[in-house]
Amino acid sequence: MGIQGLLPLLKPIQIHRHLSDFAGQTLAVDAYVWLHRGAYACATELATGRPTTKYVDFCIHRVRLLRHYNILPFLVFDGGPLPAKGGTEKDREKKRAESLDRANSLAAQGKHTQAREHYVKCVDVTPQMAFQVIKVLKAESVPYIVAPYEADAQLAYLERAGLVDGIITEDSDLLVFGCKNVLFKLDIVSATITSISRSDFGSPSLGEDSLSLIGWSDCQFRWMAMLSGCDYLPSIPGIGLKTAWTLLRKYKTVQNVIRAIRLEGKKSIPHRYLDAFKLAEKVFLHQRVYDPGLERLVHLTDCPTGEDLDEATAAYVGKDLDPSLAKKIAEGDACPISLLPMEDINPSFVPKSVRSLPLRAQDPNTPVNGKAKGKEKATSSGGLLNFFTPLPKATTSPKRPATHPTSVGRASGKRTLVDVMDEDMAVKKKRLEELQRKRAVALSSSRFFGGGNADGSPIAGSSRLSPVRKHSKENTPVLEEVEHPPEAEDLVAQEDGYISPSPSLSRQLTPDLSSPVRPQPSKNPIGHEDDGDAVSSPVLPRSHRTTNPTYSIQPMLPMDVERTADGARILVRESESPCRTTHHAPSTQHIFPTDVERTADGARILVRGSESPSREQQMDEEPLDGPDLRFNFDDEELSSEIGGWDDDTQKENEILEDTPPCSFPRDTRNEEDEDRFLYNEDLAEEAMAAVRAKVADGWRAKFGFGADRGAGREQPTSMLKRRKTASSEHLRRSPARRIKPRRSEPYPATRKNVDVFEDNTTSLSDDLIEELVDNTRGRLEAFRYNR
DNA sequence: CCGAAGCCGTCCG
DNA sequence: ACGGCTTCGG
Ligand SMILES: [Mn+2]
Repeated sequence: MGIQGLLPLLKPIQIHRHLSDFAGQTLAVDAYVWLHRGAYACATELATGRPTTKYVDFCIHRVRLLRHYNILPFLVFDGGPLPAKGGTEKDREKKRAESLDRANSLAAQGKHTQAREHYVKCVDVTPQMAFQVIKVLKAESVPYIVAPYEADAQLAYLERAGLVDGIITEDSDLLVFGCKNVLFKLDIVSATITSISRSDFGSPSLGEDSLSLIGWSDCQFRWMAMLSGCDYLPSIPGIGLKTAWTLLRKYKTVQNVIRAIRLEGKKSIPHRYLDAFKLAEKVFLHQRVYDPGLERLVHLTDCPTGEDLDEATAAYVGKDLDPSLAKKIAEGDACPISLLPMEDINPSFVPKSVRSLPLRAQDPNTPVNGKAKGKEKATSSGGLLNFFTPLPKATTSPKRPATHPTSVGRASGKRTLVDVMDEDMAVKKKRLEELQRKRAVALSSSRFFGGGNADGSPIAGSSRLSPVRKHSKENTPVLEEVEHPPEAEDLVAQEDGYISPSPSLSRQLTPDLSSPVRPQPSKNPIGHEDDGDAVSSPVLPRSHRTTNPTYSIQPMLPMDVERTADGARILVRESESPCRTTHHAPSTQHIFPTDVERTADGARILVRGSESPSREQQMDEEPLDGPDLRFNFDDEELSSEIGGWDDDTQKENEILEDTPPCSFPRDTRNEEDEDRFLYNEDLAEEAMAAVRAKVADGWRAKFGFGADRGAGREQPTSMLKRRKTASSEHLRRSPARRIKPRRSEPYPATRKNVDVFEDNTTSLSDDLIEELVDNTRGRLEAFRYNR
């Protein structure tokens, strides 16, 4: 469920994009929605226990559509129940049973249509159903993970770890979990999706004075969302997003907001709300997730003081599981609910890949028929690496003829992306290997491998072991009360804290970082993190970058390993922002403005790096990624207010103190610096002004106030001329066709257009998809703009 | 203006 | 189940 009203609120920064814009990327998929909708298609069968694989087809279909666009899907399934979620399970079970009875009796009377209405109400997506899909994913070498608990946290973790470039979901919670690139509303007919990027949160289009998130840290954003009501918390009647925004802006901390509401006396706040809030926040921050490299569970964000969670809290964010069990669950071999071996509810369904995946299919070195895959699996030690292995391709030849399999390419011209994809996969594979290596080290406690770049570090597994994290103020979770909050800067803001995902993971590609993480200490007094990137990182699809030859290797190179005093932890961080790595030389530590601009679409100009006179330079150059929105344009009012975000919190609790909320591989040293900075009250005003100006320019460029946006990609809806933009986009893609959107015109899924699995399940053929794509491309116009 | 409650469609052919 | 959309009440 997510946060009520959050998506509508963020409409101004939604960007409608065509799937081809994501070519070359790996996108994590919140598979729950697909399973649920797929189950809708066969509710009767499921409810009555008749075997069916329609829901599998539904999912696979989408998997193939993504693959058609050279997107590698990485499916993530929900796992076990989290105590944090209301224990409404029983109620639900009851309702389902009632619906079933009703449905059955209607069916007995021959009223099948009516019966279906009720069958639909008892559909429940189970891990065993997910397993049916997993069987196909394995056969087609599509990566997946069954989350130990909520898919949300697992998805966030994968993105932070740099294993995926974005997340496809319908759940607005992902934004609260701190994800950077979230994609909603996949429309398979028009092959489009709605993108919301954390980096756009600083856009002025959200409301110049009304709901602006400029300067808001992830932490503040999370508080706003939580105050308005979330799954893990009883809500305060009468407080929605807008009110939460207003109150938070005024009172800065959750406890102050609560106090104010109480004083006002109009609304009733649940008892112990603040405690509940703190606990709920921990679920967003520290929920347990599976680390595919370490092959065990870790917290989404390390807990501040190492293992500070008391038993109750630990259970609240998901109990730890034995690594061997965790691995079985993650790979689908054990049921995340019963913890017993996975039961195959439909053993006769044995998917075989009729044809190999597009990406690998034509590779000369790869056998075209799925057989090879089976082998691969058998031999490999299991695990996700298999999925990233595909490229037997000869070295990295950049220009591989795109021989794509079947139809994929014909006419479309996109094939050259195959190379990219391969490279991208190679990068991810490397990343995973790196993780696994670390794991090996950790396990053996050996000290490492050293060499190469990755350098070895003694890894030890997790950073979580390290006792102290510095900094962090950021995310600090919630707050204890402090009487007089210091106004000045906020530490908090800084970041949001996330710490590096797992200690061991490096997130390389993740772009972002917005803010918080930038390697450099940002100096923003205001501190916020996230936004910082807003402008700067306009999310470029990796694909666009891929063509750059340097790309493949780069990502892995620049990593700084840091060791804590106890030597146990390593933080790996990249020197540059992942996003643009491609453009820079690997070793480059500083990013300059010039780079930014060369995105494939040329349209965007990112201001990143612009040298802002001030701050950055002063600091020593740490290059900022982009215009740092933290200083935004704006409103002093806002700035000042926000600037004061709770510092209080931190000081009180040690735990809080260490919580580092930063998401990226953060360098501890930098963190310290950052802190110092934050404390430093003097920000050069001028510097701020200069930065603001830059940011403004950046936005102008990005949203095209007046400028020519060139190839214009879709613009955030609220920006002017959205409609026009859409039109031009449409024209650009398919000048000749202008098809009115007609939802009711499904593509012809005739038998002959469908692939038939050996077990008779079907799937759309690539040819059909191709056709479908061509026929629907013109429908971009159909996007429903909010109007 | 804001939030809450209620209704609708979801898939498929 | 869940978001989107509409309507209703403060
Ligand atoms: Mn959720």
